[in-house]
Order: sequence, then C-alpha cells, then structure tokens
Amino acid sequence: MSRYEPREIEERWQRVWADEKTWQVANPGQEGFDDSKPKSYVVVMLPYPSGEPHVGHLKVYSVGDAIAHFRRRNGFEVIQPMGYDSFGLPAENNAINTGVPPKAATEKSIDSFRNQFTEWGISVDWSREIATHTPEYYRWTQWIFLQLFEKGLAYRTQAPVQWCPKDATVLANEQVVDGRCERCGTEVETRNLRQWFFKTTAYAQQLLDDFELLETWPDHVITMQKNWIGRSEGAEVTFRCESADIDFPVFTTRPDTLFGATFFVIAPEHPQLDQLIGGTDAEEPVREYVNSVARESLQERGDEGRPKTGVPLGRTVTNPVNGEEIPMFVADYVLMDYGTGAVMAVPGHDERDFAFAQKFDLPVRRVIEPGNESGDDAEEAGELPYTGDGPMVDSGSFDGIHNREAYDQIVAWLAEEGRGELSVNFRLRDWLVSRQRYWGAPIPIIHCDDCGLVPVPDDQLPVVLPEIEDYAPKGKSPLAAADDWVNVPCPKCGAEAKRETDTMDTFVDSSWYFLRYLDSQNSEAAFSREAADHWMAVDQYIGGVEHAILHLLYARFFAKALKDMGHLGVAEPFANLFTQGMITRDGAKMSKSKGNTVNPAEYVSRHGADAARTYVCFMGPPERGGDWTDEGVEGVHRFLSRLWRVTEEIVAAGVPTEKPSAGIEGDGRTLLAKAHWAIDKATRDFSRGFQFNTVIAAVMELVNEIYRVKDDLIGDPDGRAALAFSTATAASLIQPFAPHLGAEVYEQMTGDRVWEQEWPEADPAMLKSDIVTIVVR
RNA sequence: GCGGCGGUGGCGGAACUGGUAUACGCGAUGGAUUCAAAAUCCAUUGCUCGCAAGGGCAUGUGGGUUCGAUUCCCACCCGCCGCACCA
Repeated sequence: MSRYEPREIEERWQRVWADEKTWQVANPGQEGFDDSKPKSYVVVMLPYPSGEPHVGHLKVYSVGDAIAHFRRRNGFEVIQPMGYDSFGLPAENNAINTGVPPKAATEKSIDSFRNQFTEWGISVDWSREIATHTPEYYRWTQWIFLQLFEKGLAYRTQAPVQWCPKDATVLANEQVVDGRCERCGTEVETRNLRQWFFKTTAYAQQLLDDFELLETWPDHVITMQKNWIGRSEGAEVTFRCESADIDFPVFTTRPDTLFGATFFVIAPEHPQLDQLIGGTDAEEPVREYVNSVARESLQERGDEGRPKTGVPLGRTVTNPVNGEEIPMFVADYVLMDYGTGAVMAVPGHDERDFAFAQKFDLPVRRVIEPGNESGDDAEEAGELPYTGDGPMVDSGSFDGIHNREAYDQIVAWLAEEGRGELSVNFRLRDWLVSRQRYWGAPIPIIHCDDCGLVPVPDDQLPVVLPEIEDYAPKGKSPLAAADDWVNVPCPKCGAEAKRETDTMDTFVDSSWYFLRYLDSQNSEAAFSREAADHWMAVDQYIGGVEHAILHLLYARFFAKALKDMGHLGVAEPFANLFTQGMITRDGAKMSKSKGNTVNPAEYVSRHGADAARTYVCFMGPPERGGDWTDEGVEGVHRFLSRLWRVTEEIVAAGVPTEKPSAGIEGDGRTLLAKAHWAIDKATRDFSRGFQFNTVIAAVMELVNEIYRVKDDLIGDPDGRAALAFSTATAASLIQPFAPHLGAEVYEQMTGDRVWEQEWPEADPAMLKSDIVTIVVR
C-alpha cells in the first residue's frame, strides 16, 4: 500500500483543472454561457501583493473556495475571480530603501501570489485576473474619476487636512486613527492644502438607508459603519451677533434646551473669527490662543477628559427664543468640521458646556426638571447638568410642557420666525483621495491658467504613470519632477498647461475591482452593463473585519454613484458579507519582529495544501480567530491520511460496482446510517453561517466509523459496497476543503469527478434512529 | 463613558427550538506492532471521594423562571473589538 503523498495527488489534479480550464465561466453573450443555472458571484477581498502570501491569505481563500465549491455543487454557476491591489505605499517605500522600482517588485510578488494560490488549488477563473497597477486597469479608474468629476462628485478644494510627515502625504479621515497615521503610526499634522475629494457626504443618508438591502452583513460591521456615518437629528438655529452684523447658525440636537443657553462658543478655526476680534481688545489673547491650539496635535485636542480652555471674545449674540444677550467665546472643544463650527452652550443640560461654565464661572440655568417617570436615583437626577427628560421650566410659554413635546413646538416656532429649522447632521466627511506619492493612478486632470481644471479627454486615457528615477517624497508628488510628463498643452485651448501630479488613494482602485472582474478584457469600457446586470451584486463577499469601515464604505459609495450615473443596476455591491477572524500564534498577532510568523508554503510542502486548508477551516468558527499550532495541522493531515489509506485498502480488495443493498443489516447498516447522518449534518452546518469546523468534524466521525467496521465488512461484497459508498461520501463532503484528495478518493471509489457531482442528499429513511428516545417527565 | 462580541476539560472548540454537557481535534497515559524507532492501530482521559459497586461537584459569579437551564430572565465580574469633547 502506498503512502499518502499529498503533493503528488495535488499536482495531478491541479494540472487537470488548469488544462481543462475547469473554473472558467463565460459571460452572457459569450460562447459556453450557461443561463440554465442561477448565478453566484463569490469574491474574496483581493490581496495587496507584497512578498509572499501569509496564513491570513491561506485562511480567507480557503474559506472563500469552500463556499465557491459548495455553491457549484448546489447547482449554481459560480464565478470566483482573483486580482491584486497592486498600487500602494509599501512598494514605493521599498523602492526608496532598496532602489528596486515599485513595478518590478510588485510584479514579482504577484507571480509569487499567483503561484501559491495555484498550489493551494483555489478554484479561480484566471481568465478574469486583474492587477490595479496596470494601465489596462487604471485607465478605467481614471475614467470613473472623470465621471465623478463631471457629476460634481469629485472636486478640488483647500481645506485643513491630515498630513503624515513620515509618508509625506495627506490622508483620508478614515486613515487617521487616534491622531496617528493608520499605516505607519506617525502622529499626523494638520495642513491647509488644496486637495481632491469625493463627495461621499452626498450619499450619507443612502448609505444608511441601504443597510436594508443587505442580507447577512455581520451586525458589528453595520454598527461600525453607522457610527462612522454618525447621523444625528436636531435643528439649525441662528444666533445673531448684532455688534458685528453676523448671523451664526448652530446645529443642536437639543432645541428644547434653547432657553438654557447662557453662552456661545465658536471653533478656533471659525472663518468669521477675524471679523469678530479685528481691532478689539480681544484680538491679542484670541490670536495667542488660536496659535496654541494649532500647535497641539489632534490627539491631544481630542482627549475627552482634558480641562476646558477658551478665551472670551468680548462680544455677545442674541438668543432667538428670549432675546437674551449671551457672551461669545472661542474654545477648542468646538470642532470646525462638525456642524457649523459654533455651538450654543447649555451648561445646565450638557456635560461639556457645564465643565466650561464651571471653569469660566458662567451661569448655569435649569430649564428641564428631572421627570418623575424614571423613579431611579432622585438625588442624582436633581443635579446639574441633567441630560434626561422632564417638564420644562424657566422657558417662557413652554413651561410645564414635557421637553420632548417642547422640542417640536420650539422648532416649529423658530421656523415660523425664520430663525431655525429641523436639520440632520452627519459625522461622515468627504473622502480625501489625492496623495502626494508616486505609486498610484495619476489623477487625470490638467491645470490650465485660462481654463482651470480640465479633464483629460477620454481618448487620451490612460494617463500613464511615467517611469522616474527618484521616488523620495518631497512634500509634493515625485511626479512633479517629471517635466516631460507634467508639461502638456491644455486639451481645451492648447495653451501650455500642467498635469495634476497627485495620484489617487489606493482605496479608489479597490472600490470597483469586483466590477472589472466581470469584464476584465474589455478595452472599450470599464465593464459592460450586460455583464454587470447578470453577475451583480456579489452574492458572497469574504474578507477581514479590518476593512469594516474603509474599503466597504468606499465600495458602497462607488456602487451608488455608478448606479446614479447609469452604469450599474444595483446600489449595494455586496449582498452578503462574511468576515473571517485573525489567526494568531502563541496567542499573539503574527509579526516578523516577534518572529512568530507562519509561512503557509512550508506547511503546504510538508503536509499538503489540503491539510493546510482544511486545518484553517477546522480551527474554530471561521468568523472567529484561532491560534495556529503545528500539532493541529498534523492532526488534520493524519485524518486525511486515514481517508487515503482506507481508500487504498478498498481498492486492493476490489471496488464493488454494485450499490450497497437496501436490506443490509448490522455494521453495514450502521455505517450507511452514519454516512447519511454526516451528509445531513455537513449540509446543515454549511448553510448555517459556514460552520466549517463542525462540517469537518462530522466527516472525521464518518471516517472513524469506517475504521471501526472496515475489518468486518471488507471481506464481503455487500459490506465492501457499504464501505465504498461511505468512503466516497466522506470524499464528497470534504471536497470543498480538500479538493485534491476529495477528487482522488472519489474517483477511485466511483470513477467520477467529484466537483461535477451534485452535493449529496441524505436519505431520510437512513436518518431514523432504531432507538427512539422517549422523554419521560 | 457609549456600542458590539465573548467567558464550557490541560488546550482549540461542540451542544440545532430549554431535554444524555464536554462531539471532533490536540495533548497526556497505558497497550499492540517493531531488534529498535518513526509511522500505524486499540484503550483510557472533566474534577473529586471510594478497593469496589457507587456517590458528590462541574458551562465566569450570585439570584430567578422551569419537571428540567451552557441555552430564557435579573444583577454583577472579567476579556476582546469598535467609537469617543460630534453640540
């Protein structure tokens, strides 16, 4: 009997799949297109190709492939493409350090990724492969940019932006975490720069509403996105500064507390600050304060518990509800980029305003009595600031009314007076997409002194990224030094003009790649509407939670914008989302510095791709993380070897051509019952949130049962038929995880190709237990 | 502080709708095979008292509902993740 040599088996089947283009699927209108089957579009988030794939990749592609196989065998026409998110800073930083051009290094990594994915036996339709750094791809990234530009959804403006001094580029808000660059951890600075933005805020409401359309997105991802979009309802109320002749609108979620406003605060960056203090006694101290705030990092400023600071402006505004004059302050706890950059301060009913009032000895006024409805801690409820509900006091004609009712009445009254209206505010800001770096898609815009911002005409796309010598960032894009490339005639008037030298954030590239997969060879369009209408939306999207906000929000925005521009039929790109957990080692996140990394290639060569793949699916529920152990992989390898050995044994004894007889009794009957039990269990757990660990456990139980009875059954033709059926069943059920061994064993037992077989169905008659358990009360 | 997820043997984890807690795997112990080892196979393995038959205790803690609770309810403790001066 020969040993289980996984690499031999795996290479053999990989050759078959490659030669026969088994996983290649035609589009509508193409030869071989099959519309008799329902479609299923399975996408695993595309990798950033750097070095070699790590275990995270092994896990996510194993999970995705299991789903793809299961869908195929349940009668779906499945496409599972692959691509590379191949623009990005790491390749460029590497180029600065080593001199290896980003393109060369990236393409080497892509080859390595493709080779390993092939060795793992992932069932990819390679005819659809894309890489975002190729002109064939980014030509269409640029085209989409221009589409957004035409619709006013891409615009250029000067704004205070987050600048990472280490990476020497601006960052999107989403890419700044705790005041630090999400990539490199460097503290970011605020700079006032002209930058390109996508108008994500135009879709803020729709991004919230369309969560309705999503079928199985994990709650925590939706929650995170909702928090990020940060919708709050309230009112916009205008306070007037008579002495300076300026109206100050403020956003408040508590218009019911308007009568309690005792002062007024504006942000240090407020554009009208100069007008308010110019030539007054307050000018000196205010300027000093504003400068000191500017010197502070965002992180320091954002600290919730820090003592309140601020400076009086020596002016007042009029409270529109009672005509009262209240003093104005500038303070850094008011942020310019939320609401209107000014707030009415109600220290009696807001904790931050209260803290400020205490510090500056300002009056605190109660306008809501603690309600008696809650009945809990009366003492605490009586203290100020009080943020709960209750009847209004000291609020003119609204006294005695419950604050929730007063809310509506006050807003109605303000609207009548023309001093306010209902309003909704979002925390979400527009997406800053320009980067002062080299290795990205050039922004296809030409700056002309006379014509302004001129889009590069369609027939001149792509704007090819030129090859340069010096990648080092100098505060502006390295592209600025490429004179031949920068200087071009204006497409409109022909005068001398200059190209935009910024490149796009790589998240732009990855916001639409799942559309390019559908029509990757199309040189006339980004993708055909017909192909998109057939395949979209993605039926199952799979990836890490770390993209819960960034990538998933951007891709959702893209789909909505493309839909509104008539290029796409769906508003949500990913109908179902599955997020897989991270694999650790020795309980810690893997990192080169800790020396606890796992190189999948090593395990694939030692135990086979099937064992490595099955192990990552067996570690625990795939949405959770797990700790990698060598013993664990060995255990799975042992299980696969057992399946292999029993196959050899049955082959040696002679594989029966007959099916097991229906009347079989004893061990044969028990074994068949176990096989049907395993089919039933595996099918249910597969469908129930991809519980792969228990699917695999069920197959292990079946194999254990085969071993328990095989010596008794192998001598008898009928018993051998039962063994062959059960072994083929085990192969069939393990195939989504171990496609090579699944194919091998299945072929030996039946002569057929397992991936062409329908997923097995359990015979209900075989599921009935002989022993009926009666529950006695 | 707010929101979400979780806590079960020595370890990773099972347990569907409230019905045999600990499936499956790892590890450990004993045995078979072998000149020996590897590999393989078989058996045992929650803790505890007992020579044994058998008993007691166990799903983070404390209560509750129920004939019956890992599962449902209330209160609390711990861990992980996200957000956090957003008016």
